Amino acid sequence: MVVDQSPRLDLVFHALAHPARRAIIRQLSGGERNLSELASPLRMTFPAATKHVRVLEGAKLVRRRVVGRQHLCRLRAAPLKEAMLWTEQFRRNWEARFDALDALLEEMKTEEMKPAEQPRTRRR
Amino acid sequence: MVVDQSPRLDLVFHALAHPARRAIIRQLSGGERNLSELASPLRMTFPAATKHVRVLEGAKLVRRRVVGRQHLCRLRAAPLKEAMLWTEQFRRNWEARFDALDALLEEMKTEEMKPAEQPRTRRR
DNA sequence: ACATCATACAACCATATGGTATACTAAACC
DNA sequence: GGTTTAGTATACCATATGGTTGTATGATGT
Repeated sequence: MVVDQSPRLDLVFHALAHPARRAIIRQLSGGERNLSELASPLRMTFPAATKHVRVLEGAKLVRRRVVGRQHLCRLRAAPLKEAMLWTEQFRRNWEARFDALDALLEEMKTEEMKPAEQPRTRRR
Repeated sequence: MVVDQSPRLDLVFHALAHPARRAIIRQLSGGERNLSELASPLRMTFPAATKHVRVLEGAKLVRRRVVGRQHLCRLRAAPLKEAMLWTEQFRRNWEARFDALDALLEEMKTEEMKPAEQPRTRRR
C-alpha cells in the first residue's frame, strides 16, 4: 500500500477544493435546495454552477431528485466523514503537546536506524 | 460571505486530492524525509514527485530545509486541522441519530422564514 | 395555446494539472 | 580532479478544469 490509491478520497478532496462547491455544500447543510437556489448566490452563469453540482454528485456529496421541472439537491455528508477520518490520522502531528515526544522518538529512531544522521535541534 | 472565499482551504484540499501527495504526507507523518526518499515509492519520475512536494509546500503542508545537497521535508499538519474544522461543521449532517431532529428543526425554520415553502417529508 | 421557468446539452476557450525527457548545478566521495 | 549523488530548471505534451455563449427540452401558469 505504497500509494494510498483511493479514488473516492480523490473525488471528495477535489470537490472540496473549490470555493463555489464549498458554498454549495454550506447551503445544502441548511436543507434541500433546487439548482437555481444553489446557483444564484454564485457569481457565475447557471451552466457553470450546475457543473459544480455535478462534481459534488460525482463525489457522492450531493444527491439529486427530480420533482417536476425542479432538481432538488440534498447533502450526503458521509464522504465528508471519510475525508475527516483520513485527516484525523495526522492529528498528533498538529497537537503541540506531542511535538517534544515526537521529536525525541524520531531522533531515537533515526539514531538506531541511520547512525550517520546526527540528532537535530528543533526550532519553535 | 456568500462564497466561502478561502484560498488557503482551496490549496489544502487540492493538495489532498492526489494519491501521490497523500502518500507523501503519510511518509512525512513518520518524520523528516529527503526528496529522494519521498520520490522513490511513487511510480513516477523524480521531477514529477518533486512537483507534488511543491504543491504541498504551497499549501503549507510541507516545509523544506536544505542540508548540504539534501532537501529535508517535514510535515506541517496545522493546515490539516483547518481543513478538518471546516469539514467538522457538517458533522451533524452525517450523524444519523440527529437526522430526525434536523428534519424537524429544518421544517420549523422554513415554515417561519419562508411561508411559501411547504414542509417536505424526509426519506430514510 | 402560449409564454415562462428550470434545466440540459453542446461547442468552445483559456488556463491548470500531471506527467515526460533532457540538461544543468552543486555537494560529497574517493 | 573526476565521479557519483541530490536536486533544479526548462521545454514539451495530453488531458482536466472552470468558465462562457447559444440552443433545446419539457413542466407550469394563465
